[in-house]
Amino acid sequence: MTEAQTSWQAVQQEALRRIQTRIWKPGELIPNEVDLATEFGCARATVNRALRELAGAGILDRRRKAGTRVALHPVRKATFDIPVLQHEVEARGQTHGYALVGAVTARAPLHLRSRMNLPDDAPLLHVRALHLADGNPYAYEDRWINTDAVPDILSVDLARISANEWLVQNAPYTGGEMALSAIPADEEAAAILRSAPAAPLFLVERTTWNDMVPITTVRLLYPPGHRLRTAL
Amino acid sequence: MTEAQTSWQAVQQEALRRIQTRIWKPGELIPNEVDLATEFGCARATVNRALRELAGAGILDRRRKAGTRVALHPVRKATFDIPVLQHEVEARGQTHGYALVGAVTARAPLHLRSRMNLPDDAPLLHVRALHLADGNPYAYEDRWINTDAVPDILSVDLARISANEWLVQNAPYTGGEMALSAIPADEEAAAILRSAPAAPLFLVERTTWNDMVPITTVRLLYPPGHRLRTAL
DNA sequence: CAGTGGTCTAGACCACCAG
DNA sequence: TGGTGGTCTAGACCACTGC
Repeated sequence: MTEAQTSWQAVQQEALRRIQTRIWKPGELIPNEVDLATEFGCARATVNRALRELAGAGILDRRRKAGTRVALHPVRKATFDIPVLQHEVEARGQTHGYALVGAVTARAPLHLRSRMNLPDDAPLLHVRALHLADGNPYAYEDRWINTDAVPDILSVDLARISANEWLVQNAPYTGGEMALSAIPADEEAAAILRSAPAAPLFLVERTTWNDMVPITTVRLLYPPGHRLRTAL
Repeated sequence: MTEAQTSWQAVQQEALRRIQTRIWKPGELIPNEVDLATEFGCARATVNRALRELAGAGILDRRRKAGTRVALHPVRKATFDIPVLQHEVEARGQTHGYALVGAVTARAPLHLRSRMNLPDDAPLLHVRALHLADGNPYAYEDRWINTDAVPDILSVDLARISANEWLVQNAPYTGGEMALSAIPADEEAAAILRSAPAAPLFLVERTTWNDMVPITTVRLLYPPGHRLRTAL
C-alpha cells in the first residue's frame, strides 16, 4: 500500500478541480456521497466533510434527497479581520499611538437610541479618541458605550487604554452589525484627522449586542488613502 | 431515553456560553476532548467538530499536545457577500438597469501590468459600464479583462450582458484580492454617477486569478450614501 | 415512499510538539 | 516521549423532501 489513506482535503481539491475545469458544470448534479466515497476509496464521512465545506463556502448547493449541485451563482464571500486598532497599526510595521479626545457620560441621541434599541434614559458613555500610526492620524474613534451592559468600563482609565482594546478583551458579544461607507469629512473630523475639509473618509460603523443587550456602537473614521484589504 | 443524543451544536453552544460567561477565561486552558466528551456524554468526534469550528472562527486556539485555549485576542471576522451587481440591486427590491459605456481592446497601463503581473504586450479588454437601480446610478464598473485567459469574452455582447455577470458564470477563479476605500469623484465618475465633483465615492477594487493566470481587475465606484453591510 | 445528505458513535492510527 | 488534537473508518439512524 504505497497509497496514503485519502484525506478530505484531497477529495475537496479534486472536487474543486472538477468544478473549475467544468467537468461538473454549474447547476449540474454531481454524484452522491456514497458513489464518490466508492470512487475515491474512502469513507462517506470523508466525502461529506469535503463537500460540506464547499457548500458552506457557497460553491456547492446541497439538499437532502435532491442531491448536490454546483452552485449556479457562486456567491463569493470576502472576509475581513476586525483586529484591535493597536494591532492593526502594528501589523503594518508602524508604531501605535493613542490620544483620548473626550470621555463623558451623556444621554443617547435619538438616532442611537433607535439603532441600539435603548430606553430613553439609558446612560451612555461617549468616548472619542484618535489613533495614530507613526505619529500620523490613523483613525478617529467615536464610540458610545452602554454602561448598563459593561459597568466596569467606568473604572477604566481611557486615557491609557483605548475603549476599543478594553472592550475587545472584556466585553464578549453574541451578535452585531457592521457597515462600510464613504463620507465627506466634517469640520471636527477634518481637524482631528488633519485632512482637507470634505475630504473622502472611509467610515466603519459597528454595533454589537450581547444576548440582545446593546454593548456599544462605534464610528471609525479613516483619513483619505486608507484601504481595507483582504484575499479572496 | 427522553434525552436526544448530544449534537455538536449543543456542545458548541455550551462552549460559547462558558467563554462568554468567563467560566473559561481568555488565555486559559480548557479540558481536553476526551474529558469534554465524557462530560457531555458524546463521542470525541462530536466535541472535535464543535471546537474545531470555534477554532476556525478564531474563538479558540488549538494546538496538539498544548491543548485548547480561549483565544486571547479573538480576531473577529466580518464576511461580506460579493454578489453579481444585478442581484445586489434586485435584492434591494429595485430594478436593475445596465448601460455599456465602452468596450475596447487596449494595451494595459503600467499600473495594471504590475498589479496583474502581465507581460508588456498583453491584450486587454477595457470595459466600462454603469449599473442602475430604479433608473438611478448604482455603481460604475471600470474593468480590465485578460483576453488570453478568457477569450470567449470577445464574442459576448457586452451591451446586453454585463461583464460582471458573464465573468461570474464563466470564469472561475482560484484566488484574488480585494480592497475597499473612499476616494473623491473625478470628473468622469462624477458625471456618470451624477454626483458632485470630489464627492466621496465608495471604491471596491477586485483582482482575480485562476491558477496564477490573471483574469480581471475591476474598480466599482458607488455614489455617496452607499453602504456595504453585514451581520457579525 | 425512498433516496439523499446530516449527524453520531466507537475505535483506531497518526502528527505534532511541550516538557 | 507521552499527551493532545487531527483525521479516517464502518456502521448506524435520522431528517428532509422530491417524486
